[in-house]
Amino acid sequence: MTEQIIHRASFTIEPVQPYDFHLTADYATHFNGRYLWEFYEDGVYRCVLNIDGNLVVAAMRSIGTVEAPRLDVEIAGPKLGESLLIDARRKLEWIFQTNVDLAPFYRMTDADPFLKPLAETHRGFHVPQGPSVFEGLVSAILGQQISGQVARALRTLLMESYGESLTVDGVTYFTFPRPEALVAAGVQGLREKKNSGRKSEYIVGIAEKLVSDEIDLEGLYDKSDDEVIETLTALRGVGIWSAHWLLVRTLGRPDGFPHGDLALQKALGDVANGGVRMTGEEALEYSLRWSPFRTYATAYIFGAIRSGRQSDLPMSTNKHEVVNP
DNA sequence: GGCCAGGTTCGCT
DNA sequence: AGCGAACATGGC
Repeated sequence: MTEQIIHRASFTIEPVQPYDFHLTADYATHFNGRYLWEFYEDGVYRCVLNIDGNLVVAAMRSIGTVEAPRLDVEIAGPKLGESLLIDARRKLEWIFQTNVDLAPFYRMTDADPFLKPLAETHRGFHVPQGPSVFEGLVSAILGQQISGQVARALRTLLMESYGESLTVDGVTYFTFPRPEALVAAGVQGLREKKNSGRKSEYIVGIAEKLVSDEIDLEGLYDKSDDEVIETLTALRGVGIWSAHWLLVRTLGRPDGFPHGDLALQKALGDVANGGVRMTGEEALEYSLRWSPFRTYATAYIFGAIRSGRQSDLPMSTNKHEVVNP
């Protein structure tokens, strides 16, 4: 591979306060699950962005506080222009949800004895988003039924095999494959990358519909939650769990709640049901008290579990080991 | 080695 | 409508 000349530029993002960059970046990368495209190290979050086919690497760090947040961003890539920088900024603001005002959520948690301590210890934590609907959808399909570790291995293989790459400062980043690349790979190609025949069909099928403009996934950003769910679940391979997953981690919706999610059922069981896993219906009924902020409520709970702060959860018995949150 | 893991579809009653 | 099987892989 030939070395490219890398240009650099920088700018500042001023999030709506309160904003906790560390908690948010940590949540995005907690399982290092997308290390080929992003990672968080020594307080610096780095990722590759595909801006209309131009690859750039962004490095972000906090230069402010939770109450007066400022983020320093450095962009590096072979081709930098003003409009590219504007798009990169917009993308990062979306991924990090820096324009989201959590005040309405905190008004709700103030009146909720269960969430109040969590909201205080995680003040400023936002729910990070994935870079594109296609990435989110394929990742959701990859994650169906199998453990997070296996899903990650499969996604890594997919990105290494069919993504585009950019090397900056000795680190090679891979983007998520474009639909065209997965169509070219075909069902057989994806099977060779350790995916089941069924999932390979789902993924290639969706990629084909995108390439032929039969569906417009990016248009989902402007649709209502219900329309999103209806549109997505009409696709073969996409059920209600995957659709909710996209609402939560790609479309930035405040009230997504994948009640069929096994880990979520376990987490709610641990913190609110004496350690006994809730059924999907139980979880859904229980979640209604948090509407219309169920995305945030569950992310705060997962965040507390992941960062080993179950003690923030008033109803936790601490007797039960939290299973792989 | 067997069972399970942050589901979905398909083919049966 | 509702139920069960099949699905591919990695970790324990």
